[in-house]
Amino acid sequence: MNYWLMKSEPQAFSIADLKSRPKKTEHWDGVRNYQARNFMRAMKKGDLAFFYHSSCAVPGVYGIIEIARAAYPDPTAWDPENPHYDRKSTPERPLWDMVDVRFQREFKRPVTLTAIKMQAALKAMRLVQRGSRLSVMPVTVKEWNTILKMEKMAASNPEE
DNA sequence: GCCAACGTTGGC
DNA sequence: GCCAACGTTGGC
Repeated sequence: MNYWLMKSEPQAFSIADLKSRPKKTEHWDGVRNYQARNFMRAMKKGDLAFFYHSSCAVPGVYGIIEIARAAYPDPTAWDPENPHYDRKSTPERPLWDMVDVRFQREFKRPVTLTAIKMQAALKAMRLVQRGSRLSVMPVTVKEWNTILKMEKMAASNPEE
């Protein structure tokens, strides 16, 4: 099993949105970056991913989702009405893929980007590398467990 | 709203 | 194939 991190702008699609979907499942469409697409192609059903909220007041990891279906063609790429339309992709020759993700759980408190940056054990995490803008990226087992520990600490910390 | 970093496009 | 221009991402 592999671990991942997937970014979304919460105003467009948040973890609460995913939770409220039928079967708590949704397509992760709209990825238009080759590296991110290739990571999605490496995903297997049952893999877990952090749901990361970006471009918002408090960027960070807000919960955990599960890969419910491995990569398959993203039809929004050949819909001219879609903001992520790409004329290079056709139903005959799909260029972009998506996966299906299922809500697993939401953190009581997010593990914020600020906290991640302060955590020495996460110095090498792809997310915090200079200029890293990938919306889909792998997470090592160590990084995964470190963030889960941080989540527990944040949840038991009565700061407010 | 600003800006740095990055990916893509297109002229040559 | 180079590279400048442009668009996008995403933190601040």
